[in-house]
Amino acid sequence: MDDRKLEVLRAIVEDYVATQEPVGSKAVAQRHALGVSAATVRNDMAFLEEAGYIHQPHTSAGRIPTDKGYRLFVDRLGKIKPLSAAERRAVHRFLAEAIDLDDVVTRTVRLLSQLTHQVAVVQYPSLNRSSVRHLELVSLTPERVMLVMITDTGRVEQRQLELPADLAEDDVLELRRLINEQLQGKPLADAPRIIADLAELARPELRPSASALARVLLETVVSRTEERIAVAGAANLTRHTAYFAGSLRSILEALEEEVVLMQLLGRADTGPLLTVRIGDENEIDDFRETAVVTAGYGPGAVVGHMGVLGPTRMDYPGTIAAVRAVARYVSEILEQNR
Amino acid sequence: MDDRKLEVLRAIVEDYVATQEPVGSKAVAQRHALGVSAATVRNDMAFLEEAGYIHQPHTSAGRIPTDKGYRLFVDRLGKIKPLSAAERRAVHRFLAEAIDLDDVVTRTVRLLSQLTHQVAVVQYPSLNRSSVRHLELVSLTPERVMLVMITDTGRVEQRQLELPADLAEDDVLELRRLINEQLQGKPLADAPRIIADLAELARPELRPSASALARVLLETVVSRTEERIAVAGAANLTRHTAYFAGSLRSILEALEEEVVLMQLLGRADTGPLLTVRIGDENEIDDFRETAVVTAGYGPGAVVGHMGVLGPTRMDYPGTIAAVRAVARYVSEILEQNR
DNA sequence: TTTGGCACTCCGGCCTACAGAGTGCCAGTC
DNA sequence: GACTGGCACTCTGTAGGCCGGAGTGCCAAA
Repeated sequence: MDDRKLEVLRAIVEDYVATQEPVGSKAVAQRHALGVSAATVRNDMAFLEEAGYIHQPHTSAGRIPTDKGYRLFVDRLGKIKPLSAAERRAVHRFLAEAIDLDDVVTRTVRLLSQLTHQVAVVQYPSLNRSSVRHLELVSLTPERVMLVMITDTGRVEQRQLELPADLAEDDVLELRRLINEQLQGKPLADAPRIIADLAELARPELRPSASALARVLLETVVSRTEERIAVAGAANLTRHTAYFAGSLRSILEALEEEVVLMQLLGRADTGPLLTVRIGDENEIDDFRETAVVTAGYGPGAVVGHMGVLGPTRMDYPGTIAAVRAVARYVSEILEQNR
Repeated sequence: MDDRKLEVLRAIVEDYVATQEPVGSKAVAQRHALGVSAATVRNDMAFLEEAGYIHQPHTSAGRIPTDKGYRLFVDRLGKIKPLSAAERRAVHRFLAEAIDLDDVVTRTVRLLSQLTHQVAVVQYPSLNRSSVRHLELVSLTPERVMLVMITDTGRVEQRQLELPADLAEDDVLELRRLINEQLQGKPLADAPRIIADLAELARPELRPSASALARVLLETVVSRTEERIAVAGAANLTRHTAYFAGSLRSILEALEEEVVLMQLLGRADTGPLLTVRIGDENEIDDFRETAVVTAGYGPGAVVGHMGVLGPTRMDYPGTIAAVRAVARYVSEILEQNR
């Protein structure tokens, strides 16, 4: 496949993304200075179609890139389109104003959707990949305590529990010391193992309370593993009404289902690298016409993923640049707050 | 206006809601046993149209209720349609399984959208109307602490702050005691006043730290007053595509804006009563074709609102019953956890 | 290998015709 | 006086038919 054919493909992708209409040979020959006539472009198009990169909705229409065509474009043709200095400053400032983790996530997801004009999705730092910074026990009444867990990413989980026996203030402090000694700094992935042995380490009188505590702790760590996800910019779906018309409903539904979103965001532990999944590559029926751009983020290690989804005919260079930039800034911020 | 005319209006509303198509005199005469002919119904319709309760999209079409027509229907004609025993049991069970406040809200909003097949909106218990159950200080490092505030509705807010001076463990405990003494049990509405005087009550050495703490506390109480709101069932908007076609976009946008949602949910402190706002009554342009059914909820006093929104042509009796039932159950649950 | 030319195909917009639904009104009936 | 059957009228939505335009594929020539 020679260079000019690639140029023709790029021209088709760019024009199609810009106009949303099939692009013909004449348009390509004119607007992109390829130095050849429309007839030549037609020959190249015939080749590209034969090879599966573009396709013709009907006999007398222009061409549209296929998933395979977009894939080639993303892999080999997309010139990176970095954010403008102003945009970068705005991102930085907006994120720096966040007052806690929730706020970071909320701001991130809004930012992404505004920068890209697409639907943005951000996974809260996963408990699985975080570790315990601190555990706190607060007695509310003699037989009732609140357990607060803070992770190194700033995520806070709290649960209340009834204790089997009334506890004195000192007992609470002792339990607090115990669980912190055992769990502080440990990755949550290791927590279940540690928690299992927790009760035995307590004084005999405290054992019943300690195991009640252990049970709740385990629930918090395990059953709460369901990931939290923030979504913004759903309204942007209506921009591309022509393409989503049929699936708008099911996409909106999917956006409220954590399972589906997690699958989109990064089932495989892809690391901090940026991933683009186009159309059928998403293996989910309702997303056959959808492209997803995701990146991992986190302080050092990846603790979660964020991304953007939109029609396959999206501005890949711009979207990729935005997702990458935001993921980096968020990682930096988490690093600072560590 | 005689009874039969009201019956005709009811028939029009019910049929229109069911079929989404303008309803003609013949259909009314046949399906609803009014004991009169279509011609008579036509006369009544002419009257109802004259009076502004129904309207005709074009000369040779059936009639459609106006906002005023729906209003009359809701106020005087809607027979209450209570949830089935099975539904009530399901609601109860589903909500009873909630493990904390966040979970209650999440489950509530899902429940509402599923019961009504509309978009559901639930406001988290408002900080303004809650009171302080407990304040906790957790030292993370010598110069850094985490402040956790728990309200009587179970809402938990947490913030981290840097202290102007290193604090010993005892100092932290003293500050903790101080803020709890002052604030425990107090309504958050009174908090700013109390917080203002907080620093002066501390030992002189602790004053700088106490005022740093007071500042953050104030921020948490005041600036965090922005309400949190959960939304579910946006996909249901696409059911009514015909009517929302134009405004779908702006409604989706509105659903991500707290300000607009709060306005819809209950600007006036309507108390626990159920409110229905139809079309123009919402005073927001994009909601000209939208009806909103809301109710307050809370343990005893109202701490927040929940509701459902959909096209004005919605099943009012069913929706009203669902919103009322769910609001009651949620209030009960908050009461129990108090 | 590229190009200009040409015949061909197909879509989309536009118009017309027509069936169907619903009305308003009127004259007649109870 | 209220109700009813009948009828003429109006308007929509759809189906069919008819271009114009855009774009192609192919061929012969440069």
